[in-house]
Amino acid sequence: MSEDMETTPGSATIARLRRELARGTTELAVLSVLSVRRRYGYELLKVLRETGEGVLEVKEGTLYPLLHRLEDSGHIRASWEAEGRARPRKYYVLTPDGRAYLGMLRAEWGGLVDGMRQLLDTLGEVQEWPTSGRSSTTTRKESDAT
Amino acid sequence: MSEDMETTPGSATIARLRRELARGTTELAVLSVLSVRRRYGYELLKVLRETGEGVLEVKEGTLYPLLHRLEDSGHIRASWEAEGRARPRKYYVLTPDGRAYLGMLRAEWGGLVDGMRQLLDTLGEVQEWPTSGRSSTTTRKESDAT
DNA sequence: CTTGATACCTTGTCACGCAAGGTATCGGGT
DNA sequence: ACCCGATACCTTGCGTGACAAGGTATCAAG
Repeated sequence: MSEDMETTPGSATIARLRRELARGTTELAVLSVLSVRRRYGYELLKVLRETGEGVLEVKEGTLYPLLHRLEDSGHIRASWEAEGRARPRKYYVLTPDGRAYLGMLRAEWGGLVDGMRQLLDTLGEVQEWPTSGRSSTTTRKESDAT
Repeated sequence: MSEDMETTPGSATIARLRRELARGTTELAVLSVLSVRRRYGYELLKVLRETGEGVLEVKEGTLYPLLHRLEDSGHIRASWEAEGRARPRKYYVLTPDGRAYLGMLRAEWGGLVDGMRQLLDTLGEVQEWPTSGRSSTTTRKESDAT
């Protein structure tokens, strides 16, 4: 009665698709937010959820390990701070090292975006590119069956 | 004697960085190229190497499995074709299904790019965002030391 | 006292990208 | 004749990030 979960192996693809595309973006997003001012983890979660139409939404299981990794590599530094409350918050700040790293990440992202745009732009024009000199081989060819 | 490979655990990061960022992009790139006309695997390798300043360069170990996956999911179809040569080429064409999928992918990519741009843009202005009605909590607060 | 929000965390699974390896054909060089 | 590099296809195994799912603890409402 209650086991009607999706047996369609190509329908929930949309989620995986989004996930794979966003890969690596999370780091860029987090560091970018931190580049303005310090934030604590849960706050980052909310900031990213509000910004960019939710496209950059990060899950807890993603964020916390990421923060730890970034801390280990010295890109950010953490500090517990109890501003009067019993439950202290863990604030993260960008280190100079992290700022440099962020620059690299940004450049890399920019390059990728440019590359993709360039590819999508040239798509209409691409007809032939230099390989050995053949031109009219693939264009007119209808000997294939099936 | 000969084991002096990079012991620097944060220096070759640039490659991993690029790799993780480009994740998922490959599919988009490949399908986009195929949306113009059919291509065979090795050809795709070269096309992607030439386009976009090499940012979208794909390795064989990536492309071939990807093509097989796309074929399995019905997004592309393959056909061996020996145009007179002993070694036939395996040509891939986009199926209608694949074209629709490509549309989705494109939209998703566009959304991500927009989201990122939006995030990077708002970075300077973000001061407070609505959570439950508190306004002057995070904004005016300079009791933090260190 | 149970529920939901806040706030931190972990383990295991999935899927992609790639290094590294393999096969086979073909055109040159020497 | 031989080898090398390009062409052209393929595979297995490792590394890695995203996430589902789970766990702990505080606190305010109901």
